[in-house]
Amino acid sequence: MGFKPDIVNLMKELLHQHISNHVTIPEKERDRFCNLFKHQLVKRKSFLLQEGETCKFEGFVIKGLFRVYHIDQNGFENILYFAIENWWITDIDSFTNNTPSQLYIEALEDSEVLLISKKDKEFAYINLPQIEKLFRIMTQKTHVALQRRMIDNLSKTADQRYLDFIKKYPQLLQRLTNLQIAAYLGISHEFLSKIRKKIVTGS
Amino acid sequence: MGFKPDIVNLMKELLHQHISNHVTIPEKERDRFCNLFKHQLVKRKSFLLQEGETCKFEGFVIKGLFRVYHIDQNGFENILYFAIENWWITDIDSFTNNTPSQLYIEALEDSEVLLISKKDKEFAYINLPQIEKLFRIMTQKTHVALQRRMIDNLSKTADQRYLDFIKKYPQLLQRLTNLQIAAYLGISHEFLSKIRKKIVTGS
DNA sequence: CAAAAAGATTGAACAAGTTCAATAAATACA
DNA sequence: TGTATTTATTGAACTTGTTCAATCTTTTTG
Repeated sequence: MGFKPDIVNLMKELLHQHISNHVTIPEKERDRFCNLFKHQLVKRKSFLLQEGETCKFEGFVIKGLFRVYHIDQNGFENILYFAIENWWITDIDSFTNNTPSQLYIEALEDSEVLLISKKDKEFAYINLPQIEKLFRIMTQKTHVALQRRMIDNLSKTADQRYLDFIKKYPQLLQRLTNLQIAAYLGISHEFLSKIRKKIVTGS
Repeated sequence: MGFKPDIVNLMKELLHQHISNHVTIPEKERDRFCNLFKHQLVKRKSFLLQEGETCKFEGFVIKGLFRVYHIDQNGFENILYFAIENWWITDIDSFTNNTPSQLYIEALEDSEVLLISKKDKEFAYINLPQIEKLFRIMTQKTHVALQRRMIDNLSKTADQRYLDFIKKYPQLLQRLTNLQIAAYLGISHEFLSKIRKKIVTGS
């Protein structure tokens, strides 16, 4: 593997911290796991994954912002989630089932990720017992988040979902365009514009 | 604990089989895990969980059919998922975070479940290493299913979602009313009725 | 088996959200 | 810095889906 520049080790600190926040793990095991990751720069508007490819990685965002989206039959973009610093990105469907992805993963800002391959992740599951627990917990968390969103999408109007969004992710709001927010909320950007007007003018 | 009737052991066979289908596990470890479950009959129209309660169990359906749903501000029921034989039921949000549930879990038929308490599940995570893996895999699977449904709900019309549903769950269809299917698809039952008419009469 | 309750269908009026087109504002980038 | 591109706003016409009310059918249960 050769030398690792200090800057990369510094970035892995973020991952160290993240892991220790979720599981109790011997330092050595944690370091072995972290060393399975490769650092990668991802320029704004470039893709980590595109539809039709099989997702071969799981990524941990060190810096920047990604969107994970799907393009439907009408050419409409639907955003499944955004990922910022300290979040994981992958298409879990494609990654676990080795099937072509329906999704695009695109950097919305110049970004940096740590990537682990499927083979190395499987190595970790077999040899590093706490990693199984880490991903059981992380998958639970993302599942809970998606379940909450599903309930909201089934039971709330677009107005309410937008108000919830700006309340829940105020910092993210400033890094996104209204087109992206609309694609996340599942409405047209024109309609979002009208919702915003209604809110400002006070209904 | 006393004697276990043969009938209960027979039911645990279903759980045995389910576990072995997902992980490689020593027989002894699997049996220790299965013995943590209690068998329970659940009559049609009765509840395993109601809104406001904290979900203290995870359940494996042996027989029957459940719906997991949420009642919104307008008193509308939104069904998150159905669970039949060999499926797990819980409110993972309430169960993992020890928070009051937003959900109801109701038997739609006279049903039977095997239930494990939170304490016993934690015991299993600590003492039975393959159980961590089992639930990592199961949570991944349910997450993938929910992700697919989220994409469909964002990108497809109600007509398409209904056609997908009857194609994907033909056997479930016969055990559900159209009210329940509508509550799963996120539409009114009147509108579902109109969709069905349109399909029969051929647009 | 009969009565009651729940489920299904239909139509008319309405509300939520889309589409298209035009214009203005902000941002990217050569 | 200026030009091209992307983003945001607005209105009018349209589509999708809701609501309410009435009627009919099926299922449940005493």
